[in-house]
Amino acid sequence: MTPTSVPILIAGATASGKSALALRLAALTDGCVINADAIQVYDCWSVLSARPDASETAQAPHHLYGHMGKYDTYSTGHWLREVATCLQTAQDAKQRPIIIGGTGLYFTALTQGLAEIPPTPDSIRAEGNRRRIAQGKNGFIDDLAREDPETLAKIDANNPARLQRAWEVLRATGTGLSRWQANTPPPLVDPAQAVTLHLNADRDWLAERIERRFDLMMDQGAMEEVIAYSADGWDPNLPSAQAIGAKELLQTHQGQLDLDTAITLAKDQTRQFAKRQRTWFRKRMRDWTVIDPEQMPSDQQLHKIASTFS
RNA sequence: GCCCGGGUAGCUCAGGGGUAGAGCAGUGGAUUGAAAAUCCUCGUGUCGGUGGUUCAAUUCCGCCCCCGGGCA
Repeated sequence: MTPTSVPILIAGATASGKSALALRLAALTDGCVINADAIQVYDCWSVLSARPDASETAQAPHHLYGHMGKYDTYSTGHWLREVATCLQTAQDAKQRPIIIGGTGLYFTALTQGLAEIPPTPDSIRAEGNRRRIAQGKNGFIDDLAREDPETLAKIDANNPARLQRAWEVLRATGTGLSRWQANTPPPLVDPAQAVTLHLNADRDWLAERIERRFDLMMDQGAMEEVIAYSADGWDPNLPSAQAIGAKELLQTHQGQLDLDTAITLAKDQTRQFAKRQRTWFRKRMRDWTVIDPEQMPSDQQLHKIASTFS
């Protein structure tokens, strides 16, 4: 493996300063930036997802940003397949791949592998949604207890999302989720053969940044973005509709919620999201090199970090 | 000045003679294809102050302070 092909992975909570770090590393290593954030893939969310803007994307090649439409359903598997292509593209162009984002599941899939399960057809997803709404958890539990107790025993029976996923896999493939997962292929990126960085921000420092950043988003037209997004309707089930703040700002636009409350709710949710991210990274990325965003490394230090394996 | 209603966890409030409990916030955690999703755990705080009644007061009574609302 040549040094330029050793990927750099940067995991960090929202608003921790990842993008700036990625750009510096890209400049230092002649790299390209690959997105590992589930919401930044959507073209409709430029402001609200804090996606790199034109001046930033001009500084280095960027991949997997804003390339999905409002109605597209994206997934971890989808992302992983796209990353494989990006890594190849980077290698061909002799660019250092810098994979950066806040979606813990994506990084885990990348570095620990993901079972190769066929995508869930839309019809089955729709049936799953209907079943969840009509019968709640029990609709799934009953079927799984009968047809796939092995998986049921392994998942959180309190969690409708987990139950629905297991149910859908069984319906779509005829094989239980746990069977598929037992057959997980090796990861696309071996973390021992990559530079793995964890941008770990202090809680209060980050909370303040989240606060300021959401105010900035409002100045930059977050409300207009939400209005444009919902012009042809609002479907809360769409993955693109999960962007934090979208629902609240839409309610304000519709006169159902005052603006201050909407902004406060969005900030609260962002902070809660950051907490979940912190938990994921803290627990699952123990071996990664921790960087404190309040004490960003110098270019010299970054250069050194980029040229070592973690 | 008088009358009424309040002052209990960071916030909103419930309760009630044997030192108290919910929601939200916060915390810790789970999470192999919707993951910015979804789910689980964790509740001691001068019960506004002060005097009294009582074996025992945050709970009852008096006075005082503060916040609403009303009448002057």
